[in-house]
Amino acid sequence: MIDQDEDRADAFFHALADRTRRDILRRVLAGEHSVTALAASYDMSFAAVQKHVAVLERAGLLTKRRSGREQLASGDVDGVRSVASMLTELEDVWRGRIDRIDQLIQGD
Amino acid sequence: MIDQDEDRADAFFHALADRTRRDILRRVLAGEHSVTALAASYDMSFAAVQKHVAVLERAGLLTKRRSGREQLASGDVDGVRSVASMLTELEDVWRGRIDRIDQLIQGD
DNA sequence: ACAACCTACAACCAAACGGTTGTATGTTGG
DNA sequence: CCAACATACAACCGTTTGGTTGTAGGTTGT
Repeated sequence: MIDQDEDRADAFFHALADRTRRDILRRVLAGEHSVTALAASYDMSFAAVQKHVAVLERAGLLTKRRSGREQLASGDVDGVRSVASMLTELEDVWRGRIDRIDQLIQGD
Repeated sequence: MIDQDEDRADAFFHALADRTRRDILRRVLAGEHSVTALAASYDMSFAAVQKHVAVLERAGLLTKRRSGREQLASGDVDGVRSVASMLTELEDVWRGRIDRIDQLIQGD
């Protein structure tokens, strides 16, 4: 199933397409935070923030670990890197186009 | 207005969060294509593809130029790069965390 | 001139999204 | 033990998204 990758890309970019989720990701990349601690930072219900955390987790951009009654969220830098590499691949496609144009100019 | 940047990021990631749009972006990064030519590649109506192209254009990932009755779409690699640099900034946040942990281990 | 073509956009619809409140479950400290 | 806390999740609701069809305007070739 090749479009497994496309599913992953959908989840990645969708997760990043919301400013609250990007902000949460910044915080948990900087250090561990409980869901409650994160929720305190935003002007929305706990449940809303918890859902955002769940979206980031399903996308593979964040992991959680239990510590007593708290769930500590931590950013997954490998996830971020793999999104970045998708964009690099897009840039490579573009580079291929430039190479082709160069060949054309040089009359092949 | 600082959240102008956040608006841009919303548009970028949203535009990339759809596999048809990512595929269109790949094609137009590789070379110019008319909207009709793009539409022929997908199992959906012309109007649907035209809307996808419009989303990419609004996000600044694609530009169009008129050529006779055709509208030729071309990928904007600078747009792609600026998305990539947002992710690099996220990675920098993570690096800051690691630096802090290192300081902790070294006892100051 | 005009028929064929390329594009844009409005109106509509089902599904997904981002938020809410309410309920249930597990964990801790006194 | 039990009250307070931390989390998860279901049900609901208005808005946005991704698709459709239909209509209209600009461009081309004959």
